[in-house]
Amino acid sequence: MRQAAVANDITELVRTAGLRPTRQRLSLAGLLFSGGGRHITAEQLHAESLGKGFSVSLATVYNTLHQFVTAGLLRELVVDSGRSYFDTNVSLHHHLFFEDSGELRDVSDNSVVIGDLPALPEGASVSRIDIIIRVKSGGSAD
Amino acid sequence: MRQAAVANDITELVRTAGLRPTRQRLSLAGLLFSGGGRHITAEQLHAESLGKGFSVSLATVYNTLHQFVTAGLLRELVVDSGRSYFDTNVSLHHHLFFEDSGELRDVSDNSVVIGDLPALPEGASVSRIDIIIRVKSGGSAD
DNA sequence: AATAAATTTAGAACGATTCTAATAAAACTT
DNA sequence: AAGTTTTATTAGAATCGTTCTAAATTTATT
Repeated sequence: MRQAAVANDITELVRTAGLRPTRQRLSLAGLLFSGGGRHITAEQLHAESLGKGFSVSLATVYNTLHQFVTAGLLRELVVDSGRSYFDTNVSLHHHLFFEDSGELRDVSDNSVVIGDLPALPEGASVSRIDIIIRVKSGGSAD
Repeated sequence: MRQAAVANDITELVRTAGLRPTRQRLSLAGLLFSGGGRHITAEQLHAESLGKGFSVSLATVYNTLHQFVTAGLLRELVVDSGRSYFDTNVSLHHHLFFEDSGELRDVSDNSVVIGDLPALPEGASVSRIDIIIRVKSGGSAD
């Protein structure tokens, strides 16, 4: 059974993250991880969940997204001041951001080379490098 | 007179941006552009202005910052969701962001090489590339 | 089944930013 | 320089995304 197998994978995923597999975490994880890579905001995910008949509060969506980030299941993107995007692709990569539509697209890491970094203060270390290529488009859909 | 010369430069700057040289725009521009490069938030600039005896409303600080961005006098940085920084250095460069303190530091553009970009949709063009090197400073507090 | 622990929830609270509409200042006309 | 028009400033309300609170519910453990 395919469907059951997917459900089990999701349950396993949530459990492995150290979280109880509650109804709302499972349905949110299902929405996030059952398709391909996604870039989504809390509000979008909330709406999507309600739209599919999985009722969840917005607070739980936020809680869950942050728990998934902490567990390494999601990466939080800062692209637009005043709105957070969550990326289901946690491998090393960067982003193309379409300013008009708000759409995000992945860019492979090997398109970019970082040369000499300035010396960091004692004990400091790079936690992440974010590269956002901002695109202004005449027409964003391809 | 040195001081008068600076004041004239600031007036000229504001005028060239197509803006009337009002008292509040001149004092804000003075704070922003009279020292070296700065990375500042609206609230910080507002506090600084009041602290020096230049009364301005927060709304005017926001208006002015956005007008300066539009005029190319400032660059807006998105580093932290929920807070905007404004950078007085509008030349091509990138940033080091200290996650603990919120401090920003410039990184010269030639530390970074961007290789092949993915093909952009028809008519789309790159408006800017933002590179943020996030630093966690475990150092001092141990 | 009872108890303990973790989770969800609605709604209040929050911080940053934008809006509103009234007042004030700057630029233009005469 | 007075009057008129245009633009800017303001205080405070409104809005947005997000976080907090404390009570109710669900999940895990005994």
